[in-house]
Amino acid sequence: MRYRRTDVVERALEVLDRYGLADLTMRRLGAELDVQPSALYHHFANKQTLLAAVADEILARGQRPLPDPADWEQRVVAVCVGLREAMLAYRDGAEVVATVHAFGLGADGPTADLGSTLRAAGLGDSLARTAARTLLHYVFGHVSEEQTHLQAGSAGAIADEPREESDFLTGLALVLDGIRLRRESLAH
Amino acid sequence: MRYRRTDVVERALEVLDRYGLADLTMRRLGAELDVQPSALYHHFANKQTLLAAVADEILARGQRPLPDPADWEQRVVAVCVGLREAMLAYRDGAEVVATVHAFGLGADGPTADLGSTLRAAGLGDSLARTAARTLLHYVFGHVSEEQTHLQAGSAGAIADEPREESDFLTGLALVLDGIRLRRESLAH
DNA sequence: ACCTGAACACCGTTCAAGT
DNA sequence: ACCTGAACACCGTTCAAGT
Repeated sequence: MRYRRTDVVERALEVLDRYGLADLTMRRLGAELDVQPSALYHHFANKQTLLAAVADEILARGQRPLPDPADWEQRVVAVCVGLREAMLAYRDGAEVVATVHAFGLGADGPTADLGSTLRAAGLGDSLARTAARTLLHYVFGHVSEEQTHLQAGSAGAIADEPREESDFLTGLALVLDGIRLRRESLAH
Repeated sequence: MRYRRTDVVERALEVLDRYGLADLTMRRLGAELDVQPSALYHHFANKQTLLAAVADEILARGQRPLPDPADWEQRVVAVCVGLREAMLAYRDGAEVVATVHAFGLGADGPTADLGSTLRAAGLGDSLARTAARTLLHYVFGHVSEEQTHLQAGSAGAIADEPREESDFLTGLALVLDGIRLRRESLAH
């Protein structure tokens, strides 16, 4: 069989979701595609690049149209909630996206969304950037932890998801309150 | 030579700081101590446990006495700034501490400090926990990113540290503002 | 363009046996 | 108590060669 870049990413997503990030190896993925591991290097320069493509695909698949920009706070919440749900949709999704982001590769859609929303809210370039990064760090950190514990509790994990979501929203509201306060003191 | 647990941690810290987390392998550490890799398993059940001990040691060495608890906000800032400095003191320190924390092993001193400070500020158990976790996620996320870029710029990295610190404090102030607002609305 | 086959230089971990 | 030596079951990546 002969594959294209997107076929490899598709299969990588399946391996990730079924066996987890630790088992998403070049050799394992090659075996899954009935191909030598070295064949993957025709499609990706290295594993990091493959992982970046996987992260981008996780976010792309979780994409949902943003609501009307009536309220900048609602918009920020929508972006963060959407980001959380996209990452939760795949096993170890948060770790993959966070790692790739930390490495500086791809997956800059959310950063751009948050940044432009905050600038549109009148936050000033430097503060908007800092606020966007603060929000992202919170989201990545919270969801990574959440997902780790979710998987530790394995099977009956659907039960306590509401508690985790309200926890997520509480922390998010904390950061958002801080941003609003700064915004008001700027506009006053 | 015969070593004790603390000797191994000490040497692991040196290897970490000189060669980075990627090169802190059981085999490499064994070689550094002139010992078979298998000998390390007499001191630690596995690599995770060793890494947890390393993380704890990084935090312990960065420990500085907290200022008088006159102001709960100043106390929170002191804990977070201290945490940042402790992690920055070792190459890849933030990644080590964050990883160990995500895994649920050791390094719960900061969580406890923040939690008790926030409860003492009158925040209520559940909100105090959420706020402490939010702060920690921010600190880990920011410092990890900061340290990655610091090391990417390698040599002349001392130059732009002030900018990074003020950036860190700005984001921290954002979260802190959110916490203060919630606290005031509770006490009102 | 996409893949094979073989190799290089590594990993973490286990376990019987030694002192 | 602490370590050796050997093994098991893996890694990511490179590269000449094939179709």
